[in-house]
Amino acid sequence: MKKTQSASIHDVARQAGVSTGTVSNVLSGKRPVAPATRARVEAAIEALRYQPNLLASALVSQRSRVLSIVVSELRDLGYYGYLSALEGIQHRANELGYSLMLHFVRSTDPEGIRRLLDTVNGRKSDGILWAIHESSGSHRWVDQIALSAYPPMVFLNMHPNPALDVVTVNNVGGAKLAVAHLAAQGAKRIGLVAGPEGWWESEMRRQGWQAALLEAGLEPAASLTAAGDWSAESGKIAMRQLLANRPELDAVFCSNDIMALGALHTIVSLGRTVPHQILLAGFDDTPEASSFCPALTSVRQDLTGLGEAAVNLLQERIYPQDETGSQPRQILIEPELVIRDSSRRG
Amino acid sequence: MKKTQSASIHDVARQAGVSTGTVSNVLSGKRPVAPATRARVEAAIEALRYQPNLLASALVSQRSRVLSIVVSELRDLGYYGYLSALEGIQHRANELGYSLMLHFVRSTDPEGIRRLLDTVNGRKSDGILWAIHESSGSHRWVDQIALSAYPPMVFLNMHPNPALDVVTVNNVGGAKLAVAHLAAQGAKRIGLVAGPEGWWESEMRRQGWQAALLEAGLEPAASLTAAGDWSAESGKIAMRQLLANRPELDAVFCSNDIMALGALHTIVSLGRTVPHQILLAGFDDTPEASSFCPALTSVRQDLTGLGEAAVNLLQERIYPQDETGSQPRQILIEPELVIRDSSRRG
DNA sequence: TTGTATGCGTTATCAA
DNA sequence: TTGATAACGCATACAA
Repeated sequence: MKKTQSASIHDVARQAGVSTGTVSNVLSGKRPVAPATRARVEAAIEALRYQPNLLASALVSQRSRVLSIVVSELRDLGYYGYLSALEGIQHRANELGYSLMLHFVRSTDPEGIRRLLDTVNGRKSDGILWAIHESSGSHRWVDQIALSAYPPMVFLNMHPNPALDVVTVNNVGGAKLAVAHLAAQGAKRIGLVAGPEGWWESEMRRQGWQAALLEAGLEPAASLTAAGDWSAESGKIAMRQLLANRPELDAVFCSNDIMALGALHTIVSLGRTVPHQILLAGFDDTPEASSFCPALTSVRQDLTGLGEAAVNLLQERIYPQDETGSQPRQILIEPELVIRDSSRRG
Repeated sequence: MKKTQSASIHDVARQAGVSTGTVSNVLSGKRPVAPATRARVEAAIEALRYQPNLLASALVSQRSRVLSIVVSELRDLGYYGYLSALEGIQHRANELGYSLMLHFVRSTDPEGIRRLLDTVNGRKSDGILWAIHESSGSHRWVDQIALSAYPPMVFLNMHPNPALDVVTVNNVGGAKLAVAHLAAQGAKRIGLVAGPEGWWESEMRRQGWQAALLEAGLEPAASLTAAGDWSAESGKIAMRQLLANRPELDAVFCSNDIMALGALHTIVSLGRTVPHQILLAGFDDTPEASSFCPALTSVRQDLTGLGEAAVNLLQERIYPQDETGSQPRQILIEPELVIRDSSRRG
């Protein structure tokens, strides 16, 4: 008594008058099949609209052809360009014949992580892409959980860790690029609208700001900085605070474009102008940056490339080619500066 | 000879000195188990860190506890608030114990769709959430493909179709709300920056604009409209065109916030001011809208709620409660207007 | 309350 | 080149 709707490999075999093994061979191409029988089998497949059950296939072959992407809140995707990374992941995964599962982390304590990893494991993903921003303690579990019990894992945009496979943007370098440019335009008091405290990306971009100031012979005073939470609203507030502390500010680097939008709002509403009185630069180079008033100078990161690189690395872990290549790898993506009106002295 | 790393139900059974059936009963709770044996089994599960293989479970139970989300390009997610819908989907799906798969459509011709549906089907998803914007021909396949051959399907944000399960925002109503508000502020020449031609959402918002104009006794002339492609850059261009055609414009409704940002850019760069000379309103109420200069009046849609409603409906299709409820349902989400400075006459 | 046996739809091993 | 047959890990009807 059959319960399933769709045709199984048995149905095809019966219809074609061959064994299931032969049908399997026709589909996989792993073993030779006589042209005549192949034709019969293909006709049967067509006639029955047969679609292999990938679950059963995965069960026996121990390969699900599924990759799991682990993210935290979805808002992250929208805000920080994880979406572009996802685009790269999707593209490359599709080329390699993988489907994608999406998993959401609620708590980053080891117990929560373990629960998540267990469900991912239960689904038998072939590999895991860890696409969660690193903030205080969020990645501490990697030292406490035996990763070997789970499928291969590649981490996106976290602090390079020699024990892990990591694909990351050079955030320090990117921020330095932007701030050095502001200094080169003649700015002497360059403020920083930082991201939230504890976030790795915030910290790196702050370091880039600091390094660029020092190299330009300027002092990275704490009063030149204010932190937001990546949102436009927080950018408004941070900028207000900055201008209250240091009214003589002549340039500001914002740790992302969205906060730069808020900062712009505050600057204008306080009667100042960009770029004539204050130069402005952001980070991310979102598609909208060129439509800000004025168009925003920003740091572009090739996140699509980052996503693709992550999948490539994962693929190498799933199907190791070579004993020598088995060392964890840290891949660094170099960002570039896109200069627009917001940082060009009239 | 075992190949798998992780413990199977057999290992647990052996360790606890019971049969696999009993272990299964402990986990599912479908049949009574003596407290003593239950304790032994649970100890064994704990000791072996046993995690059920959901693939095998799905294979035999014909239920994978997986929902598939079908989207087109990822950019869509970022632009049109699909991300918020995804948030709702994710939340509700998680509550119901589903994992999520993400599938990407490349071509919307029937053959491409069929290929996609076949892989979704091969993965044995329990249900499908069709989250692709409706544009010219993109949904034509629903009449040509037998949906009954696939798992239950719920469509997000498409034209209500009495034969399908659809969850949709009232786009006409939302646009009407915004434009009626502009008219109530005294605007007499209200322009429209429309979305790309052929898109259902563009068309609905245009209809809302038109209806509101007529109700206000104004004429919805074609020269009052220009179309963009949802991007900020296209908003800039459309606005330029609009002001060239009709320099006397005193208000503009943009079909999304991103284009409104571009429109704002053009208006300001041409030396006009918002709201004093031109009133402006958008659609989507993105988080950034309140940080535009000036803050943007916009139409808010409860997309999270939309996502949750979609999952609820899907769940009902997967586990039908009642014969009577089996008619296709069209759920309409009502948007609301958020009034900010861009539409308030000083 | 528990154990045994069968099947879910594949792939893979071994003979033929 | 092909056909039986045995897993894969689990759920369930049936027997005990």
